[in-house]
Amino acid sequence: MNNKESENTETEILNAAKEVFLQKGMAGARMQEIADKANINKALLHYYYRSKQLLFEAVFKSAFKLLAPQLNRVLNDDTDLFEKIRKFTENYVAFVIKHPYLPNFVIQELSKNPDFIQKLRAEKNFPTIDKFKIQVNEAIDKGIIKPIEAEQLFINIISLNIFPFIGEPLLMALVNMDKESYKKLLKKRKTEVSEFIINSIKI
Amino acid sequence: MNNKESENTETEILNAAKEVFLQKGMAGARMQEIADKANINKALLHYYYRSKQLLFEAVFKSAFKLLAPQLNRVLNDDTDLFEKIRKFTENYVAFVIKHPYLPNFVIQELSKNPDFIQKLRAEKNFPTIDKFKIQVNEAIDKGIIKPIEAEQLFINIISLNIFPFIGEPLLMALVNMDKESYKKLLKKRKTEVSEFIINSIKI
DNA sequence: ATCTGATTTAACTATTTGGTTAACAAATTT
DNA sequence: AAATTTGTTAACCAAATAGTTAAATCAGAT
Repeated sequence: MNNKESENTETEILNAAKEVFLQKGMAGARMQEIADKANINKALLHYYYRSKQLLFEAVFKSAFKLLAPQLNRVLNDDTDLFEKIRKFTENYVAFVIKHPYLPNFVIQELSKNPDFIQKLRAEKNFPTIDKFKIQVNEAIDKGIIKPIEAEQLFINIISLNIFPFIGEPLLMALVNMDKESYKKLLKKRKTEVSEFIINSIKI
Repeated sequence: MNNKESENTETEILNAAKEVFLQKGMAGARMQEIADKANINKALLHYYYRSKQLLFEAVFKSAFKLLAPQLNRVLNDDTDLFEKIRKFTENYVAFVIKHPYLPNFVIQELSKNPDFIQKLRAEKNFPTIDKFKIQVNEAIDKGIIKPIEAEQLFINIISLNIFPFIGEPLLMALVNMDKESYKKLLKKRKTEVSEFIINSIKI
């Protein structure tokens, strides 16, 4: 058996599955569509991944593996707090342009199946807030930033960065912009968001 | 035919449909489950609402009608900018506690079917940003707040308020909190978020 | 060359699911 | 009260869909 080819089929399936699951979610995805996209027979899906559920879990874990380093960039990185916020914000836009459906997919499926987070927690590199917490408290002690709970600050950073993408269709309509203008607005946020945050916390 | 009873059945169906659609989305919802929850025969669903699609649209519009006033509270209200941000933030938490799945549902279904927003736009009371824009620009001219695009500020306000609920399962795991602590954290945000925003923009 | 195990396919199955039908019941009109 | 309209149900149908089976093919080992 050609190992390269079989590996190819397996990743071919995973890629096709990613495409379909990320766009349509677990409930909306169809095994036939995944098979078609991978140019294989539907039975092969079940040969490599026993069931829709297992294929979904493989996709989900793989998606989270891409997202985790992004989150770690703000949580577990040693650079200066302000610089970190700037870099994270700048990078996040580029990341979402590359994987437009990914954050929405992860959040959506988690909110339909909250227990699933436990399976992710077990994986290594699951982001934790401990380091960030220390850094924020140090900055407060040094008088660099105003007092704020690290958790609240973290949630603010994440919210300001992720939501404009997840809420795109709604926000686009509310601010009354077409796709192109909205994309421009998002790009501006690369710098605007970090300044907004830093303005708020710096002394 | 008893008009009260038939009205009851119709709203009974709509309520059951809301429950199911909001939790499981269009793709995940089952007509049978809705019928069971409404204590009626599945055929009655089709008697009142011809198809799943039409029932879904009724639910979606009804959901948006609840959300729109919340958004209008920050967009089309005459009170002072800072006061408005404070009131909106405070009210929004209460609103989401009452309708936990609603914002997520609206955003999720819109991102799976972006064209749907057009149907909402036609409805009266669809929120628009015009008034808010004028107010922000006036505040900038008067030297009350730093220069910022009204659209960016609006997106920031909405993001900081909505995302912590939508991303709850993920955020809860990242900040390493149990449900109870996270709920407390969310309640604190009633005041924290508005201060965070105002801190950032005030001169 | 042939055997062996992995890969792939076509055809099939069982179940789920949205939707329909036809008959019955209850209310309203005449 | 007879006729008509509206509301409700049980039984059914057809399409969609996840999953299975059994046979065929392919690559490497013997």
